[in-house]
Amino acid sequence: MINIQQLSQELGIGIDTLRVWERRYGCPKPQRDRHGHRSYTEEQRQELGIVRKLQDLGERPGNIFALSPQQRQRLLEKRVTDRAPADDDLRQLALTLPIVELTIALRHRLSSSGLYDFIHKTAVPLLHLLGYGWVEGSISIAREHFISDLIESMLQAELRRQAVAEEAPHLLFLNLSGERHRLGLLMAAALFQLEGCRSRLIQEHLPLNEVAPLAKELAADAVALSFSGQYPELKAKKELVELRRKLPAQIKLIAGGSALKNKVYLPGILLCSDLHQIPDIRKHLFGAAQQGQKEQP
Amino acid sequence: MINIQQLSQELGIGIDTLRVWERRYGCPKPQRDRHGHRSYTEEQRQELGIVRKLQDLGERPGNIFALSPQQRQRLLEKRVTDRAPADDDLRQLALTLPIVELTIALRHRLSSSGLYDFIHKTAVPLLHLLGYGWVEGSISIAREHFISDLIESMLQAELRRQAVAEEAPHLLFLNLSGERHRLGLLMAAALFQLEGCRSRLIQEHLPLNEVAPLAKELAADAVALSFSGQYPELKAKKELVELRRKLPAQIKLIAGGSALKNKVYLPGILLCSDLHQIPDIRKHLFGAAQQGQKEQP
DNA sequence: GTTATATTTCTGTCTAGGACAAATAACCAC
DNA sequence: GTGGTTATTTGTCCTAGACAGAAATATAAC
Repeated sequence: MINIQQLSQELGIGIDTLRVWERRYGCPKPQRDRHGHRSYTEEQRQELGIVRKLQDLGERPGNIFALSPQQRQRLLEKRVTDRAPADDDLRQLALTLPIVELTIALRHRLSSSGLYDFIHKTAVPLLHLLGYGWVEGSISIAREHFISDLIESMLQAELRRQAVAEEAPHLLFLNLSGERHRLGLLMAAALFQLEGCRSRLIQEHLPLNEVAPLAKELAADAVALSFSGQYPELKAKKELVELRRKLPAQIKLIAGGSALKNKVYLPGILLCSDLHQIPDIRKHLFGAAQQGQKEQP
Repeated sequence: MINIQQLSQELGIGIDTLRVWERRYGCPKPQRDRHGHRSYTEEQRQELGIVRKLQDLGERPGNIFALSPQQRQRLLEKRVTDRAPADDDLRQLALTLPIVELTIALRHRLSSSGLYDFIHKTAVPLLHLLGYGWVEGSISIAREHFISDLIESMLQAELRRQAVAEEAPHLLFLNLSGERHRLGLLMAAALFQLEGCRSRLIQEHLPLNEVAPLAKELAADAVALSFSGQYPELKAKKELVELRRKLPAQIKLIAGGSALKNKVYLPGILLCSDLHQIPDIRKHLFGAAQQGQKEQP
């Protein structure tokens, strides 16, 4: 039994939105407490979690609520298995392995396969499985958060551990999409650093018009922004164009995130719709300079 | 010119609250755009920033809005200088030093004075100066965020760098106060680790009833929670008592944060109202075991 | 004087239902 | 297919009132 505010926070859906959904689709139909305030059950929370995930995958509310809860569940399972080919090993890791062993297994994977493969073959599919995957109902919130926190801290440690050459290009990574989706940016930063750049990541949310002065003061060679799927596409474009205008020409601008899936062309802005493009982007921007970077013992 | 949502996010004040303040105190009196929507100026943003900070320091809205903007500003300056004795060196660091040099200066302080002194003599007063200190109007948001981000990453690196003995007590640090105030918990974690504990920090927001199972699964020896000043005191107490009930007796419970400033006594719960108490708490909980911990090269 | 309990004031968050811009889909011409 | 219009969907804002829970103050008891 939770109130509307808690529900809103846990799901990342606005309070107004929850109320208007109830009005329009009749769907999150909460009980009322003795003061007439909405009171949601754990079951409703889970149901809305599925709705939220379908929405993230591009489905629209009108269509989602036209389905029954069972249909929604099936649809989500289908979408997830379509996108993240079910590696059974990873599946077991995500869903059932005790977290102490899971920690060890992840560290092992990182050290045996290297950062590049770790990101592409472990972190990305694992997070995908987590984000959309506890449809099966068996993962606790604590487990979900613990695992993403773990991956985040592993990546940050790697980012710090790698030494880069003094004269390497200096990239500034910024997150504009609220607090969520920090991991996408972090992975991009790690991959760029692997390509011989110096990545500097700022987690806190910055107003757009403070970005250009900061980049100048830091003498960055490029600024990289990430827009989550939630971010309205047009807004993202406008902001990018404006930032490009404010930024000196010698500072490059890189944009990524699922909000920019359509391969629109914006002058002077490099789109990175897939982490796999990073090596090419790096070459395109800074030429084929020193690729290998030393690692500290 | 920003809308109410942006203002709410940047200040950490709810939309409803902003509207009700306008209704009651007539104070954030925004212009309206052509649709009748509220539109705030940069100046108003700054003014409300001061209000917010006074509130954090314990002042109540009714009293704050009874003052003129100038009086508010003066009051805040007084409160800040009272609390953080103005170290001119640090002041210059926070307010005027170019951030590149600032980074170097901070790293230098850390390596020369050690983690303990760095936290107590640099990080705490610096953050205080930042959090309440850009009253002087001269610090940009970007600078504020950059510096706290920098300190956070330095502390996290230290946390990871320090090796602790296998058999050291295992502490689990959790943040219940939303996304802000991560730094207080991080500093506590670092200080406990310095006292020979193994600190594990989880940044993401967890529902209270998931805490006990997680602590059990991780075989933690203690759980440490932080409640920010915003957190209602009674709620914090209730939640602590409930958590204590759910947690096995052998897992200790430590609570900190400015929400618990009144030294109430709760059975089975250790209050840590000041970072300086940490060495004592550690001794009290786990005896005077191996104090020194090795550092990795 | 201190501690406990009741009363009052203050403050944030909830409610309803309407409005409407921005985002997206559907359509149509080229 | 590509570009531009129209229709629909969807999230966020609006007003203004209600009221619970927190904090401050007053009152009583030791």
